[in-house]
Amino acid sequence: MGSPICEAFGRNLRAIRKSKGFSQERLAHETGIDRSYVGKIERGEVNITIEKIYLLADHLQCSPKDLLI
Amino acid sequence: MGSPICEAFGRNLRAIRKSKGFSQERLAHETGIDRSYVGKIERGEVNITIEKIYLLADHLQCSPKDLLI
DNA sequence: GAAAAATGGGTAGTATATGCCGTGGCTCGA
DNA sequence: TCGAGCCACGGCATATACTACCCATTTTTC
Repeated sequence: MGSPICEAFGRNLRAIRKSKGFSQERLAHETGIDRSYVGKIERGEVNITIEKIYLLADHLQCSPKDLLI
Repeated sequence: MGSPICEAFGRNLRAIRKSKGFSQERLAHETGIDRSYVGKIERGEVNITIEKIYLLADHLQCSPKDLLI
């Protein structure tokens, strides 16, 4: 389910991921999330759960708060 | 699906809700979330989605970041 | 300008988030 | 005692988050 909130989260995630020099594939592999699902998250196509937010933040070495708006 | 993350979120939500003088039922009614589901969130029994986080924060007049750890 | 890397985007199945109904246990004031 | 407000907790139905694949397209690199 897409929404402006999910899209904003996705843009944020993508920006932080790139700033850390990660590819979607590497982030996916390290978090154990499927690569195409990471893509869907970044495009704001899915309504991610809080545990995924923490999981992504953890591997991006940032605070979960940084991924929110 | 419970987890330490969900439990921490729930404790945080409950503290903020109470500090604003809201009952679970009132928060549930205003957000459109089911009252029993609000209880489950606060008890950390469910893995909430990002849209619900924003919805709750919105009606509690706080930042979504405030609900995270 | 071709190979490789990165991403977009689809699909089928499974797990689970969410909604809706209820029961019961408190506390407090009428 | 009785009702009202507040909450814990459970069962079930449905919507949807998530997984695990797949192939096509873009972007990067040489």
